[in-house]
Amino acid sequence: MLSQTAEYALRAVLYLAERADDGTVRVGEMAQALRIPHNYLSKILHRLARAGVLASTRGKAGGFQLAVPADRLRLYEIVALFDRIDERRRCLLGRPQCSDSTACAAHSRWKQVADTVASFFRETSVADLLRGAEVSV
Amino acid sequence: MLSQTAEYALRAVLYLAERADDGTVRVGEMAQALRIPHNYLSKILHRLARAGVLASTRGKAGGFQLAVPADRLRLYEIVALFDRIDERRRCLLGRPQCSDSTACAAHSRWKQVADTVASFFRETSVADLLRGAEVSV
DNA sequence: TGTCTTTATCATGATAATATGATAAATTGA
DNA sequence: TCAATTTATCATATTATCATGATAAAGACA
Repeated sequence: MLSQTAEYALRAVLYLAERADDGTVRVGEMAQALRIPHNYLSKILHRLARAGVLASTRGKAGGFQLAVPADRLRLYEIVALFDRIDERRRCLLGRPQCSDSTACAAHSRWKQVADTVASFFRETSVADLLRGAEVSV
Repeated sequence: MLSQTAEYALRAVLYLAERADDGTVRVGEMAQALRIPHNYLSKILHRLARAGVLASTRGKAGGFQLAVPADRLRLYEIVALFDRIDERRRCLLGRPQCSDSTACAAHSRWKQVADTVASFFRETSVADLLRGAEVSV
């Protein structure tokens, strides 16, 4: 559903959100804890930082931390950096033009499904997921 | 959402379903009409035929046709040959073990979304899509 | 039989996603 | 200043997806 890269990004952000006030976290720690290749994760975190989702500091005691409160950070802001979420919302049959007025065979039925997926990413916050975890555990 | 290959397969089956009683259709015609690379489509159709979705005949007047009535052919049977639909239904965070009892942070919320997607493919038939087209055009 | 048309299959290439390894740049603190 | 630690970045390898080109095998029919 998500690319490997987007999934890694989401897991990394979630990891940071869980230990929100512990200061910065090193790539090495996260890579080990989440079992994500170190340099690969490094680039993902860097990209999240450039997008303003994370803040990074170099040198000793450096690392990454959330730059946005978890309750104001939507999954969309994380995932859309790596996957074309809006594209998949479009035509199931890949038509360049497909809308309510120029519908493909699947349009009306698919639209409802695609909107459900899109709403999930747009409306769910990182904090929502943390709460989800508490409830389920 | 779907891989290019699965999307091609779906479009090809839909094309055949639209002209259900016209006998067999050649790869060349479909490739041209659907703008899919000829040899690539050829392999996709062959795979659909091996799976029993299509029937193929060689030689002059050969080609492909549906092997199953459109109203008994679910999109899942087509798409699952090329994409791992069930896998994506699973954990958003990629956990090998993630269920109601061993839930990841996203589980309860994601489950509803994933079930919506899975139900679409499992319950929608090719005939449903053809009807959808009629209504919208 | 022999030729034409078609699917079936093999071999290869192109591109993007995923990942690894090495080095540069910044920061801290002795 | 200098060494240690960390992110930032570059170069390259690996793998899967998407696609092309050529040939083999099967069937129809004059």
